Amino acid sequence: MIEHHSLRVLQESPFARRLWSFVQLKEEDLAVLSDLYRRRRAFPVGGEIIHQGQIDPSAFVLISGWVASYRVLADGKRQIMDLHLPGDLIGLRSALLRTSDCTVEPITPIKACELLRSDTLFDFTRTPRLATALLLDALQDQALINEHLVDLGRRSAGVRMAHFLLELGSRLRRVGMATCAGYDCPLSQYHLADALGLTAVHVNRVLRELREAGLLTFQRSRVTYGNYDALVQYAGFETGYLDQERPLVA
Amino acid sequence: MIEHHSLRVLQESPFARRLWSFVQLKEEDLAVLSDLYRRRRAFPVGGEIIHQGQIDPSAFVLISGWVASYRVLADGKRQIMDLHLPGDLIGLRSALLRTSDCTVEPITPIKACELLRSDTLFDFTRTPRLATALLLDALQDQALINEHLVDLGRRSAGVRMAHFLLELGSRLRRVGMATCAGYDCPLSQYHLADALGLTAVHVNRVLRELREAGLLTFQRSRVTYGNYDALVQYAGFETGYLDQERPLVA
DNA sequence: CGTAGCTTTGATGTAGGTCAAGAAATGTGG
DNA sequence: CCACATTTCTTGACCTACATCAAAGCTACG
Repeated sequence: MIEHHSLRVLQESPFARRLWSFVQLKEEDLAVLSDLYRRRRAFPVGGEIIHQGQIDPSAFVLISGWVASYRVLADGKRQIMDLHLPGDLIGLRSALLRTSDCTVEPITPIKACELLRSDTLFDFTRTPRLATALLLDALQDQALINEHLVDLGRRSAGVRMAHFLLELGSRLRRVGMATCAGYDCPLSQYHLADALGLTAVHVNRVLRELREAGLLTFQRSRVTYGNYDALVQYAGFETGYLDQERPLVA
Repeated sequence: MIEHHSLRVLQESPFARRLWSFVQLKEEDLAVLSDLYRRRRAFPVGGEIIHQGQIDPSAFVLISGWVASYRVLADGKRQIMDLHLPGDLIGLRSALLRTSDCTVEPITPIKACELLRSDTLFDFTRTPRLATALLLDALQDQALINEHLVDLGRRSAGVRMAHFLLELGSRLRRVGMATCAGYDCPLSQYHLADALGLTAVHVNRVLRELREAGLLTFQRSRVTYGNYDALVQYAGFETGYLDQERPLVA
């Protein structure tokens, strides 16, 4: 009975699958994960899930839709730190460190399950395997942010854009939301600008250049690769940091 | 006996103290930490501790000296992801994910203790409190990198520099290497440039401007605050993300 | 079917990059 | 303690990638 239960979580939850890929979870761990899914919530576009500065925010596992977490500066400028896709764990840092350094907001209508501090998941001494898996998940998140850092620090606008869209494509493919031809992308050019440290105007020009170079088209909320190999080459894109083949800990 | 042992670790190791601040560690945890310090190594400037792309690198706890971890791009450009100061855990991601996405290199001669995969510290099911502490440490690291991301994406060169040097000062003060007057800083202007996504030439100009504005002096490997309050104001510097007051998990 | 948010484009401005060259520091061997 | 080499710093002249400002055409949705 319990075993059947567990299998279903792995089938239905990309989040559980990801943790599983890090650590060989046991029945009881899967049961804990499975429990989480009973507290689902829906959020519309325009609201906020977590607010910058909020004390003791919840964490969430994103079930469907796209989410952005961003920081707003004193002068009104905005920097998108990260985009979250289905299966992603959102706000673990804010939840455990008990205050949020950024705002988290749906880009599309979303469904997510809320993780409360009282959840067994966070009772780490009782769920050491889950704690380990969360650690590894957080570390892989770091790899993503690191890549973003390199984007902002040392890549030109064109390369930055190409790299960013390729990375998004890879992440989406992992959860079955993209094919090798392209993917649907609800981001506005303002979103891209705020993620890439550019201006919306410049984003537009860069996208045109990529299109005219036959590398990639972003129109009508759809990203279509022109010449994938050339694009990868142009962007200097390496997938290594996205795939985790051989987790270390047992 | 063991208790005496444990207390010594807390006294002598800023790393142990940090983990302790996250999670109420027990005797056995401290013993594990204490054990680590038996395998110390020294590294000179000019070598590499971990190499970009390396498989199965070790992690390290930095005992003394400064370390930079950076990424080198195909065109030779360099982006420093993070600086590591005494007490910092280095390369946890690389070690657990089993491949390094960046090079780690001493800026000054350093001493560090190497953490091997076989160390009890990494046997997370046996040391759940340490696993939790490591998770929290990793999450706080994320906060730092996030701040760096905002620097690169949305702050002007001047503000970026001010913010970065203030942050360094705070981190150094935590381990007793800075006062409210300033601190010794072995970074060259090339280092600053590669950390901040700028050119060494421009770094020089920015430093001059900060000096002429009476905000801060960086000369002869020494950072001296001019007007600390004005500097904090100019940089929009908030210390929140650095201090962890009330850890969540028991 | 109007209005608010996106996208596109042009003209112009500027922060920061590039190139170059001399001055300080710093280190090294004698 | 000094000559010499090497790295680092500093400054000037000039350039370019991206920002800013402005305005017109889309899209979509109430």
